[in-house]
Amino acid sequence: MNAQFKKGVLELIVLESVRQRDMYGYELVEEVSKVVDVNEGTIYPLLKRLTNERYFETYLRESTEGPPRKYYHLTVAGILYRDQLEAEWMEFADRVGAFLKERKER
Amino acid sequence: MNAQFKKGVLELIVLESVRQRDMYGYELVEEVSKVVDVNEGTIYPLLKRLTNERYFETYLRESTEGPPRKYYHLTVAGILYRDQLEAEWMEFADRVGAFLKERKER
DNA sequence: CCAACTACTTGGTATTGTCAAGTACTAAAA
DNA sequence: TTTTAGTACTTGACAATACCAAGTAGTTGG
Repeated sequence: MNAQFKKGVLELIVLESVRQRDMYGYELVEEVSKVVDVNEGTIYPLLKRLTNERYFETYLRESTEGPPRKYYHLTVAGILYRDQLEAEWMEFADRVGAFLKERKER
Repeated sequence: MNAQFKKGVLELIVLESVRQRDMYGYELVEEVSKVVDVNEGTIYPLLKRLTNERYFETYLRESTEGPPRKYYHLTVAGILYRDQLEAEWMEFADRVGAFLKERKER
């Protein structure tokens, strides 16, 4: 999979995933992987960055299957940012799609 | 416009633009700008890279409106690469679009 | 007790786009 | 004639983000 296409989009996929319910890192790696190929070394730093930017709040919860899990919860700022990012993505993808389609029709 | 979204996609837009007819750099900046915001400092290095990778061949032609223009012509390898890149983009954009749509329907 | 799975961290690297500045040529306006 | 605007390309320093590899550590089952 083209690594460059993912730039910025992984952020949106992560934000959108957490929107519906709080999730922990490892779980997110698997969730995001259903949509696009991704590995831990990408997701964890991304979560840290989004937390530093106050789009996520975190809390620890013990697990019966391994070490405690760090859960990510979307803040109000996070919700707004997600909405904005989604709108930007839609517009971008539409523009590129329209360009390619228009070219094809000739 | 989100700068990250463009990664990899500008390459496709440039290749697709030149597919139909040979174009020179300055012209490409304007052509690509119709689809997504972009500036010279992005396009010229990209053209150089794609030329180094043998996806473009170039030739100079004089202009009545300024200095000579360097025209870019798509090679056979360039055509194949463009096709591949387009297929990858379509697949990627579809996957992301489907993910967002599916989430929205809940 | 060791392998497998879960869970997270970190450091180095690669790719690609941005910004800013510079060079240089032509044509038209002042 | 000098200046300005438009055309055309180049370069170097920088920023953002994804990848890879390796490491730490807890839990469970053979």
